[in-house]
Amino acid sequence: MNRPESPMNNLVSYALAAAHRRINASLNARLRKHGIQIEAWRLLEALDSGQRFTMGQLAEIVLMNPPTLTKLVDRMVSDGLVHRQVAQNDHRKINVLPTALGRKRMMQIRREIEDQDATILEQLGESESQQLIRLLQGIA
Amino acid sequence: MNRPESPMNNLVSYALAAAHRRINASLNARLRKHGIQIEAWRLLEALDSGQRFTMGQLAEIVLMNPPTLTKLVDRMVSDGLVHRQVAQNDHRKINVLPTALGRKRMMQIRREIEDQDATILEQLGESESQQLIRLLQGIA
DNA sequence: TGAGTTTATTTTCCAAGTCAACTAAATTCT
DNA sequence: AGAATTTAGTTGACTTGGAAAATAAACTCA
Repeated sequence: MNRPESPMNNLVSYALAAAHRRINASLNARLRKHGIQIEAWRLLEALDSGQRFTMGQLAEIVLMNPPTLTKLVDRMVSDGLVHRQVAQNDHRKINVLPTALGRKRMMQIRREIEDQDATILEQLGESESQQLIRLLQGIA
Repeated sequence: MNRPESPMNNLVSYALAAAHRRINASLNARLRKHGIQIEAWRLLEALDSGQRFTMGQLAEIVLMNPPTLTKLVDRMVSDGLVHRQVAQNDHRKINVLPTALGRKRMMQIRREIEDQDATILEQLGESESQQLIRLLQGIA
């Protein structure tokens, strides 16, 4: 099973895409049994702080474009995980709030994510993982 | 313009997704004017070595699932960038070969990609970029 | 040999993403 | 004030992506 050698292995952008693809695939596999998307989990996780977020802020946090987020929230509303609320001070803004079910679901899934991350952590080692995060944040 | 703080910033998976999103967006913007997808460029770049690759190998290299690659190659065939050829020894396998136009297009785009990568390189520094690539390859 | 299995790629059908246009509220400017 | 502009979010038409099933060639082995 020798992986085909490619001439792009020394591009940061390619290494990043490859790593992202791999961990996303395994994350997706884990979340499939919960019937939820990674982005939906990120959204619930963000809301868990109790802070109020607008659609725009959430789009940044969950790493989606606004139109895509609108559709995700639509789905989550019909699944009973969150609901929308027009912001009191600025009626253009919409706050998204978690339901009890949404919070419950988030707690279940959080374990899965932490497991996944623990796997990377032990594969890479504690300090190298920290290093990696630091470098990645230097890009983003 | 203070970015909203999220509770996921210490997850490798999140840092990776965020960094990937950012560099992909800027890469896409650059490639838009060439009217081509990142994956299409990767495919052309891989073929440039002169090596013969099957659909399966290419799927791995360009980081796509096989059904998605099939569709990409369909599009690239109708754009006159590549063509398919049944492998002589194993008739299940399909080799993808670049056309003259495909090679020409690849050369034009390569500059764009190298520019992009140079930007990251100077933002992060030479040795840290190397470090980053090494860590990312440790995951993928 | 030939039935059964594995491997490579494609097809189908559906879910999710994108771009550009749109609505509506807030802000700016004269 | 009120016309013009900016900002927030959504909609709609279209493209791309994904999982599972289908096709078809090669391999296995009794």
